Amino acid sequence: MMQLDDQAYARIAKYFQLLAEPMRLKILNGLRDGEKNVSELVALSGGTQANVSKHLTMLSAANLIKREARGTKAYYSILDPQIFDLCALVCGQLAMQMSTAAAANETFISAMQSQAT
Amino acid sequence: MMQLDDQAYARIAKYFQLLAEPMRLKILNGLRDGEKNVSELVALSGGTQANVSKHLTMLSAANLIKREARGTKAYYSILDPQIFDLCALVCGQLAMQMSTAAAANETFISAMQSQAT
DNA sequence: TTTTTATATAACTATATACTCATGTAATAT
DNA sequence: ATATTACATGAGTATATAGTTATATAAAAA
Repeated sequence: MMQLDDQAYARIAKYFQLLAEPMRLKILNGLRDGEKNVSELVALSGGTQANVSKHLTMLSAANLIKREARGTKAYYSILDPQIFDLCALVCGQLAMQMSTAAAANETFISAMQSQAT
Repeated sequence: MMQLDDQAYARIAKYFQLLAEPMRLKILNGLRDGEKNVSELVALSGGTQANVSKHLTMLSAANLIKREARGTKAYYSILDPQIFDLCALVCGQLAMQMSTAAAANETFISAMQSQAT
């Protein structure tokens, strides 16, 4: 088992924390196919301008995305596409959990039906 | 770009949230090489019994780990080893960021030195 | 049965953080 | 110069959550 010091755990936790927010995941997913400016992300996410802007500032400060100002607009883009690998892993895991649950549910339903008169 | 509904984002965020806590990461890492009981995890993590127990209950409720009571002890073990893939990805990413920062720092230092009289 | 050991949990506190509203700032347009 | 557009940010609020302390529960030992 790898030994990590407390600071390492704190860093890793902070990173996961960034991904532990629905609006931020939505924004990151919105940037999947290329850069977008704030207005576009606001429209896409359904959030308020202030809130989206804050999340973008957070993600940018953590170097998950980068900011490029052009004119009055600010374009954001993904810096580390591996984020999507993380999300894919989680999605896969959740899908498996759900299908397991679904299977269990079907078993349950079958059992109930076989008991029905 | 894959379209996800709000519930999907919420689920994924919840999953990441579980990994967004240093003590829980420590506990999970402690379980990497096999099951451990609560006392062992308390000793290993340096946390209090109550706190470790709470985190274990959380992780267990989310099906990241499973609980098996034997005698007066409760043994916990990893249900989904893919968690470690997630952590490895994040560790890799952070390591890269740090080495980039280190490189930038060295560049900075060199620049400073070359300016020094 | 009583005590001890191992774990879980309830009540509480402190802190972090997501959100809103209002305002600041900076580039462009008129 | 002034107005407009696009974005960032400060203040304030509400909620979530990590942690502590004290207590409950349940199995094993005495």
